[in-house]
Amino acid sequence: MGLDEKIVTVWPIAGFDRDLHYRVSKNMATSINVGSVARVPLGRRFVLGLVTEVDSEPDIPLSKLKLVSQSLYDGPVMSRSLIRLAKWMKSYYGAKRDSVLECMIPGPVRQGMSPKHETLLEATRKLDTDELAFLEKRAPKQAALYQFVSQQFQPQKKSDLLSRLGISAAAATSLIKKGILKETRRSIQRVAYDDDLGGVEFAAEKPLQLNAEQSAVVASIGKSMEAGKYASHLLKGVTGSGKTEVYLSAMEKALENGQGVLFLVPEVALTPQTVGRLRSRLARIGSEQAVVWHSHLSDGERFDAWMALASEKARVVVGARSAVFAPIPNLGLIIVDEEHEPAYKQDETPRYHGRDVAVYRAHLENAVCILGSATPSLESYKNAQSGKYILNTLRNRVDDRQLPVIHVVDMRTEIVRSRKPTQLSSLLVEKLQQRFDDGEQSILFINRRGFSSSMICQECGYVAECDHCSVSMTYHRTDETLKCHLCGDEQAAPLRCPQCRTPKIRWKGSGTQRVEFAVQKALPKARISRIDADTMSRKHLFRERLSDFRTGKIDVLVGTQMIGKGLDFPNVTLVGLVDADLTLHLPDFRANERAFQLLIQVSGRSGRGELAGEVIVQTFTPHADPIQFARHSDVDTFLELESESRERFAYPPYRHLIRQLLRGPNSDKVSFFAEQFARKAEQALPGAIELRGPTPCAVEKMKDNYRFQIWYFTKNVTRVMGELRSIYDEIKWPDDVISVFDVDPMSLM
DNA sequence: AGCACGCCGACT
DNA sequence: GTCGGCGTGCTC
Repeated sequence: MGLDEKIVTVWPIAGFDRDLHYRVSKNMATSINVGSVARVPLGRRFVLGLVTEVDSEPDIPLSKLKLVSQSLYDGPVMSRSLIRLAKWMKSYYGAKRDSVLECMIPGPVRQGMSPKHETLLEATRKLDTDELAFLEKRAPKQAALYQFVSQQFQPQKKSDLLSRLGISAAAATSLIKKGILKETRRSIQRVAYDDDLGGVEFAAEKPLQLNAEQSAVVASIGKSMEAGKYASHLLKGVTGSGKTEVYLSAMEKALENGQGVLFLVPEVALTPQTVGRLRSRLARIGSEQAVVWHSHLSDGERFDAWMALASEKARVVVGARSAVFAPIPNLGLIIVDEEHEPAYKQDETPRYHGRDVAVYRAHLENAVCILGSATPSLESYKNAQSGKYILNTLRNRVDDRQLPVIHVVDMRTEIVRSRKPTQLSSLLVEKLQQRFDDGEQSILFINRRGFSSSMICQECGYVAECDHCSVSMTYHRTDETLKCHLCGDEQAAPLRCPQCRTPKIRWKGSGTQRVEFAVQKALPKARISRIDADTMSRKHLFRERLSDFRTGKIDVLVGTQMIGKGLDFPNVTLVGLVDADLTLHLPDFRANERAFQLLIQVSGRSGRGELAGEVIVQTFTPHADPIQFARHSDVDTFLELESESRERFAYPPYRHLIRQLLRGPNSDKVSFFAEQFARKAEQALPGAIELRGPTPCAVEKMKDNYRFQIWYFTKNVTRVMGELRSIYDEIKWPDDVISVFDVDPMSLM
């Protein structure tokens, strides 16, 4: 081999965390570059890997290096900065290399566009008792595996089974050889749902004239873009203030500069809508291809979209969380719409936050990032205050739509007056009636179903009432208690009706069902429809209902928050929060904000622009801070209040939870090392971490292993993870104790 | 993740 | 003795 020979570093996609080095033959030298996907020999098989470096210095003798056997695809699949992003993800979120690659590169690309397969296991025949006993004696692991598989109704994923039962692949293999289990390969083909609601797209967007406020914001963002350096802008603008126009202007600018654009939205449901809105505008600039990216794409679509970007045929991506990793050439602008949405956080490892990754990616690419929201997350708000982000504010609504009138109804007096448990206040009923008479529509929001209800016996009608107040008590399912909202009295919930002894006292129906029933009773002629997790299980039904509502076939829509996801209902002039306490008592005010946004958005489109819509907030605690917020719908006040109370409790708006999981066969040994580690960490990082555990009760037995968890909370992951790793290296770990880190970004809790 | 190697207990 | 289960270690 000549000295000029190319040596590359490869990340194998094969389940272990190590750099491997390979030689590249002369005739392949041009096709193997940083970001290429290569097939390489590994042991006695071949695997695919990502080329992360060229001309690298291997740490083993050159003579041991093997040759790269094939280069897949014509060009690189990932850019240099995406690879840097991958390395950052790995260390920042403490994830394994494979899982980083898995979430960054779509399956079909990672696996060389062979259709995606998964291996399933199922039992082919039932073993009789003799055979089973024999197996249990001879091969307990196989017996356990068989037992589990035979109890399943459907074939199960092999890798899941083995890892969950803690059994090695050898057991499965021999059961297959014996003909007891069968292995099937199935290609996973996800169906992209065709969106017939796409017709709701806005008509061709004309280039609007920006108002003074918008122009100022556009200028501010434009200045950052011209600088050609990284900058993040927090765009805080009430709903209807024209954030989208600002985004579009910035996008046009980036495209004119020949740069690519990444547009993130929190929900899959929003992508078709957004794309529709963008397409017509983008058409003006040129034949820019906007690519849609979300988890409902089929493998083929996904592959095509990825390759179109990687080969620079497309430069704009609109998509959900995972679109942050799109291989956009020359990325100049990243927009994160509805920046505060929790949907940006992934709840599997790597538990990354799409918004954070977007900001970091912008930093790596020297791009500008815009975080937009009517109700920014506290952490972004703080970053804007401290100067880390540039704050741009849109205070005025584009048109002169009125803000809705917000009524707060005290349900305590309501109940005292009516002397029985009530779902709907008289004000709400009155307003509903009025809307129905005028041919307008109403929405009633219920908080998560089944959480709260009165205890009513379905047989004899007995209602659990408070001994002191003669008001019905509220059933709290979480701790199985009855609570009085008036005096705060609390008692254990009865299992049987105290009057007739039937167990049917437990309320079976969900909160939404009960409200639907109540509305039907109050407005017998109204057409009412319900949307909640039950109806949601059938996707088409859900879409149908929304579509019916939009076209006016339904008068009152009762549902959980899933109704409010950025959809437009032109004829809605009343929104009721039936039991606001459930969410308003949480520190997250956004659940209700969604209801307000929906109404604000909708009130001006009702054709009676002079009349603002109305919001009715029913509550048992009208004095609570969040209710006050609801009354004023004032985001700034709320953010200030929230900031203050967090400071009072020394509770940062944003921090990371680092989970350290220790595993080993010996309980004492595991807890000894856990404690040793935790002590050292606490000493090395005084004040930088908040340590939870180790406590003796934290040890749990899992199969033949003992597990021990240590939690560290920190504001500064990068530093803390670095320190923890060096502490990790200092400790002489016994072979049988394994320690794993997992980083979880946490915002509002 | 796979795959080989090697130890060890069980049984023709 | 030999066979199969199951733990261990390695892969440029």
